[in-house]
Amino acid sequence: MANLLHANCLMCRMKSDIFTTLNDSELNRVNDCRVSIKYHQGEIIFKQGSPCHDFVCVTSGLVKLYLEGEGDRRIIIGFARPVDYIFVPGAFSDKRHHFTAVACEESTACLVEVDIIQDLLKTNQEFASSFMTKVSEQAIGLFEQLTSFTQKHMPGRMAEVLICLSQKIYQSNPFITSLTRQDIADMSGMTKESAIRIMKTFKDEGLILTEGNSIEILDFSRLETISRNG
Amino acid sequence: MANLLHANCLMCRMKSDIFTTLNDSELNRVNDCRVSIKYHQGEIIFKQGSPCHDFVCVTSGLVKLYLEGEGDRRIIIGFARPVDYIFVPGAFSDKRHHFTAVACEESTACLVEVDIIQDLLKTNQEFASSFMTKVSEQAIGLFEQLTSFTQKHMPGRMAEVLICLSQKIYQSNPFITSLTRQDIADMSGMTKESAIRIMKTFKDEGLILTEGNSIEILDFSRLETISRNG
DNA sequence: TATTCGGGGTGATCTATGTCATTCAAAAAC
DNA sequence: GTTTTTGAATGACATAGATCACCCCGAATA
Repeated sequence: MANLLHANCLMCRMKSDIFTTLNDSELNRVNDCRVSIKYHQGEIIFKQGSPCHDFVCVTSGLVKLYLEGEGDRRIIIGFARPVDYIFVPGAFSDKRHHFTAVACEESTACLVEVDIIQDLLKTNQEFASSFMTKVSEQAIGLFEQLTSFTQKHMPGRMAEVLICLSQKIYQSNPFITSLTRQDIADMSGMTKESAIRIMKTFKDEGLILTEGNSIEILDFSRLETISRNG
Repeated sequence: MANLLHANCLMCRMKSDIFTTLNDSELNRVNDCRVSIKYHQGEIIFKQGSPCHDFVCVTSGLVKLYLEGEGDRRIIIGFARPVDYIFVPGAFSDKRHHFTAVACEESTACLVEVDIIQDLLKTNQEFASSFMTKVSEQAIGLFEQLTSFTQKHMPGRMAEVLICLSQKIYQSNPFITSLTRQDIADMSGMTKESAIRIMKTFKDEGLILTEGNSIEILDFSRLETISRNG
């Protein structure tokens, strides 16, 4: 299943932003231990609790990142799209993954040994600096998710998720999604049944239009109001 | 109100772990722009949304860090105790504070310009590395809080908070706390009334003993079971 | 001394949301 | 071409937990 995407990192036009801070010799070091892997829909890239050996950079498709709680309940904390690398906090503390990454659709990713990346962080300040920014933004995102989940009601959370899908993840409206209703529920901290119900009320009120995997936002500003007022 | 604690950073036996990675000249640079401030109970050290100019290191007392949502609701995401520095993710992205820091009791803190710290991160790899570890651990803590808040019921969350207070924050049992019931509620994602109610049931069941600001855990293992089973 | 005020504590409601059970359609498997 | 599986959709019901309204008490304040 392993499948080379590009001859090497130097030529790669798919490389993540932070790699632009690396010089040729540094890129070659990365390239030497890089493998490109193709994942089918639903396949696990790494699993919460397992040791983290590799740094993952998504080059095609869509990958969901989620926390696994007791009894099958999941919380989606984010997605990785081309070209995002996945920041794994465990790499800097207990060498374990603290969330699971799964391909939502046919996806490819480059894997690089974490040791190499950590070496580069030590020698290349610019690289380290853009890394810190990424990490910080992830933390800020978690703050917002925590506030939203504990303080907003279901319609507010759902409105937020729909806006996020259209603006950030798919960057189009309408958008065709490979996410299930369960995934949307996991993004908004509710059960699948509740997610479907809220989406139906939104549909009945003319806020959105859904047809299978296609979702269109009809009244953006009203949806934003709902998202703000919880 | 400003009040010098120590002549300078070199002599300071109160300095945070990460500063042990700095040499004398680096410590002097930190010292040159360092101010030590004394805060009274309830005083704000920095406020969510405000620009972040300073790196804060708590040298005495207890500081709570919380997210402010709509309508007065708060979520305590952590505490800073001697000698902790407060990681401010905004320093690496939008230069804004994303949570508020308030002294729970009489506290002192050293403030250092963020620019100095960011310079040091660029020049001292060891310093940067221990910084990354700290950031990562904060992210992992947020994952746990998010899972707990969305998946556990009130008794589970309260049990968790009580154990955390005794083991991590005060490291004693019984412990005398300067936190109000509202603070405990903000830590466990519930209203003050609910927090009081749950604590009463714990008291009635012989799990804990409370008297004013003193809390004692009587049955640790049963509390842990409750915390694990939600 | 009288009074205000902040925090702790309690009970009576109300409701947002989870749970469970069931149907339906489409896709996949045999 | 049946049969099985999977996800979407919907209704009935139960309940965890918020909200509101109130009391009590000690400390600060007038």
